[in-house]
Amino acid sequence: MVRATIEDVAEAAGVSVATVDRVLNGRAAVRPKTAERVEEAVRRLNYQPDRLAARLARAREYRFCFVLPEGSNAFMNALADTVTADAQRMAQEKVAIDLRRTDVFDPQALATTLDRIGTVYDGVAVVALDHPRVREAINALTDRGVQVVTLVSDVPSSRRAHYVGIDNSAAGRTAATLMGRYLSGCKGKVGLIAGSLSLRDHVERQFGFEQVMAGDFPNLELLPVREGRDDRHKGQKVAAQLLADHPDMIGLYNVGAGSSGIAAALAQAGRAREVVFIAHELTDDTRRALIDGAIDIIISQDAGHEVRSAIRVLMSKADRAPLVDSMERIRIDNRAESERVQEF
Amino acid sequence: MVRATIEDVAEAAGVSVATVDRVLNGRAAVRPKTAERVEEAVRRLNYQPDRLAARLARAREYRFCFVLPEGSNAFMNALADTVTADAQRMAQEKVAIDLRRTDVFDPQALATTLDRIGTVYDGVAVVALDHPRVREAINALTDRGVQVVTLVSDVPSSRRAHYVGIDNSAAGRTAATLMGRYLSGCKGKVGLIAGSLSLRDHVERQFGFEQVMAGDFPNLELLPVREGRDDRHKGQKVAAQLLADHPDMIGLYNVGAGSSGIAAALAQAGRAREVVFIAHELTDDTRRALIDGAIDIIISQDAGHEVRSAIRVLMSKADRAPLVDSMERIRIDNRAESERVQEF
DNA sequence: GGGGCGTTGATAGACGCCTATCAGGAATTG
DNA sequence: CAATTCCTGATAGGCGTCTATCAACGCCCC
Repeated sequence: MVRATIEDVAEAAGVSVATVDRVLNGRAAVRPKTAERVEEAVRRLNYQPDRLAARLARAREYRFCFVLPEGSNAFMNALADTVTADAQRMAQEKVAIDLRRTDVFDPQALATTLDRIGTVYDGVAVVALDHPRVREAINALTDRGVQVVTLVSDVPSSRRAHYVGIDNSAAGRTAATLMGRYLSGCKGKVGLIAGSLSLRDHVERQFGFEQVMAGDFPNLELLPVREGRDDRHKGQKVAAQLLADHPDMIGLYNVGAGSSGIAAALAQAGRAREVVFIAHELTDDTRRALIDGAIDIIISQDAGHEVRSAIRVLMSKADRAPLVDSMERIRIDNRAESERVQEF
Repeated sequence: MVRATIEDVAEAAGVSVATVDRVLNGRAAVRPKTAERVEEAVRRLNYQPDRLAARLARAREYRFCFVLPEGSNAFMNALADTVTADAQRMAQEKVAIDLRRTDVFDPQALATTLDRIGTVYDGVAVVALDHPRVREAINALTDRGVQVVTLVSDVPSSRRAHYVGIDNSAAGRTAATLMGRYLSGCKGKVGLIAGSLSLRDHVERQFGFEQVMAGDFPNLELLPVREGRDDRHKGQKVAAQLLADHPDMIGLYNVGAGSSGIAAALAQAGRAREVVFIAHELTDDTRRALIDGAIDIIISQDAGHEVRSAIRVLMSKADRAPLVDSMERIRIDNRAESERVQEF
């Protein structure tokens, strides 16, 4: 069985191809009765426009923009690198991708960046802050017909078209389970460091972590969260303070970035081996700390998969084509310390 | 900068498009000197044929075949389901995918199936046994110009074009690390069950597991492997025997399938909570066992990702196009017991 | 110098869809 | 009923490539 073409549909509906095209692409007014006939034929023949031919015919380029946090966050830099690489690859398929970087912790700056993006783009992927001003900017873009995809960290209350990233509360729960099992039989305190509490991914991880810790591991006392601002130096300070305050701390979960600073603090205090440290995102720094034994487990997400998924989603949305959900689910990628041999 | 077309190349080389086409697609004899001029122009303009247009023009269908183990192995059934689903999706892009199932543990049967496939297919993806007869069949296919991709379990000594699947020794090492950490401070025996020792993935997992266990966890004594044939009933028997033989067994790693039978044996012996059980592949059965607490960790791979990766690889190979390695790396997907909430 | 071969050019048609234009018929308005 | 406006059909041309065919040219050989 060969697939139906637009001409088959026209014939089946008893209209011309021009009319079918008008109905399908909303190009001009068509009498409701005629439109209905066309749609019926489309359904009956299970017609789906050939996306390859469509993209060939539409001379137009897709224009997408990725908005990522600036700064030294290694994972974000990896994301940015992937965006650049994929931009090059996709350029050959008529997809132009720009990359902008902005201050993460400043909702105003992020919102302004989004506001300024205007309507030159067909779609925007953004690592967003969950803040009213940002939400509003996302909604404004959506209203202007720009597809918005949240990346890594979601803004669920906005009208973004899709979220591309891992299930962060699941990640938090995993962290807690592993922490609990690594420390089974021990009694002591577990520290928690987050980058910022207006980053949704951090909040969700924290939530999942606390949920399981409280429910399953009463032997471990969870300390209140401290903010590390996703920064290596700040993280080191916060961790050092935490270690000084709690000589009986035996576990530490860093929900955000800046883990290498924390690892340094652990080493400096001579407690790297003693404290089970679970961190996020596999980067050169964290990998080194994993091999050295300062980090025990890294819970990671694949930047490449995420960027490509975001691009696929944006393209589907721009084409108004349905997307295959199972294809766009981003998996959590855990690393324990044995995996030092695995290249990445 | 717009990308170069075949006409640009023709002009640059001072020849006609027909000649460029002849050079590019080896359609007819071209004088070496002319061919060189064309190739030079191609290089200079960085010309790459538009794959969309090419596929549109080439009326031909790609024909691929997936050869999977038959039987009740839930993961293999999930793979088969994904193949069927993706076959439907890809049919709309001129890719026809057939699915054949054959006895896994019989290298002769598998080899015969491969032999019979003939040249109707452009590519074959196979969950293969690492056996001389199978290797030979893979090489024969390759020699006939059929691209062969090994799926899930590799045959490294063959001339297959690519392997799609996780790094199984890394998976084994992860299993060992988690086992060791879950049992830190304990002394006792750890059992090991494999499906078959001619399945490369099982062997590699076992290897990685033993490597780390021996090196890092001298407190745990590793028992010799037993074969479970990837079958629930056989697995249950083997596990029951193992439990009976070793009352001091505190850990169990099942390298292959049939984990639900093993979980049942653990439950029946009343030692489900006591023995740390690490299994592979997230399926309905193993998920239930994870929730019940019989299984402590599931190390998994995403069947959907693997099938789609295999299809992409086969298409690239058929087009003689380069493939993006990082895109085709399959990640290990671990699940600890806390993740019961996460849908999959 | 006619026949054959090897090489190249020119060009038409297809793949399936999009875009645009023009003309004619239908429906609506005053 | 005439003048609009609204719908619809027909069709041409294009997107970049592939496939196929035919003609033309140079060259070599007998």
